[in-house]
Amino acid sequence: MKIWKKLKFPAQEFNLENTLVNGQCFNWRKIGDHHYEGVFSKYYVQVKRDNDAYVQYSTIPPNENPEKEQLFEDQFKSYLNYDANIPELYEHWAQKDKRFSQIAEPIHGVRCLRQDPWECTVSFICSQCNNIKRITQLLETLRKTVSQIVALNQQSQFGSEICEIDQDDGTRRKIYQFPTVEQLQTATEKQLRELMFGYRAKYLVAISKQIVDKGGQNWLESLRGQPNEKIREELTSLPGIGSKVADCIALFSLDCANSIPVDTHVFQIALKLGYVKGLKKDSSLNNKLYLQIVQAFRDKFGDKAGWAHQIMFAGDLKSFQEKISNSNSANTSAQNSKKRKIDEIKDQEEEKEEEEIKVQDVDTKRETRSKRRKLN
DNA sequence: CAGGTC
DNA sequence: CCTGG
Repeated sequence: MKIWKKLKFPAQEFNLENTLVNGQCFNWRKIGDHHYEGVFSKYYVQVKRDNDAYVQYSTIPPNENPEKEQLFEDQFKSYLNYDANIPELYEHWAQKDKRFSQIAEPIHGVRCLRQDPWECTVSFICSQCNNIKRITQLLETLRKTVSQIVALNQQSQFGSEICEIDQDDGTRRKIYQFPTVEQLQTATEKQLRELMFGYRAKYLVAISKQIVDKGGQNWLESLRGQPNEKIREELTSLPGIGSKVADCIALFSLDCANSIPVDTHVFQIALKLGYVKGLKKDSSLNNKLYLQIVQAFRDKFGDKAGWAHQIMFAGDLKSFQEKISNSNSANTSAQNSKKRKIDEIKDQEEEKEEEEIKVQDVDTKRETRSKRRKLN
């Protein structure tokens, strides 16, 4: 029998879908309408919303006394950056950039999470050339297997198993905590490769060792509050972490609300919105350009530019997914699904001429290369 | 060729 | 470079 706890949280402040599965974390899965499950800290958690004013959550194991319950609630609130006033920030950003409001309007309540830095690090190393579904699957397998390895090494039956839950098909599924730095270190590259981590396996093994040597979890957490540049330097010195992954870790787990992870996707958004100009046709995302885009977002949105950026990212992702699920006919879906929210905004607007030319230029190249929808 | 790194 | 769509 589940015990549901209420947490005051207006829908405009926190949208489950837009926050939990928008690509900033990979530990939540949708299990129903407005209903998600995930592994958080030492708990298996379900969160749902059936009311505009609050969300409800339930944990396994349950918290057996009010003190523990309060502790969990505080921890969960911290994870959700509970004190941040998201609607107010939306309004602020909308004023900074008129296109922001158009892009963000359909996706209210996106919150940037304050994740565990270690889990975040592993997650984004796995994210390289990968998609949300597979990353989520990979991390689930990681929790399970490392737990089993740990159990074997300790000659114990359990490892870091949390519980076992019933599934729809009648079978039971075990849930495991995310491995600690020390625990992951006990896995070999070979073992991880067998789990289909591919070339990311060697990064994980190497980075576990290096972080343990630096002081493990405590060292990672000690980065919080340090200057953005310092954090970036420390992280990129580790194997498997470049600019993009470092900025993800900084933004999603180390309190750097103005870090901007620029992946190829954000790169495209920046081109569309004219944040970078004067590029050659075949410009790739090199380091200089990366920094240029980061600066453009910061100039535009200010000290929490990273949060604003994540909303744009989520919005684009969402329309992308909707386009796919809405298209029944296979022959048109491949073309239409690629036409994202940002494109629509562009279509509606009268762009400045100089901007139009550049954007169009990039478009032409891209469309031709990947055989997309016809140009208007 | 992909939500990147060496 | 791993693996998958």
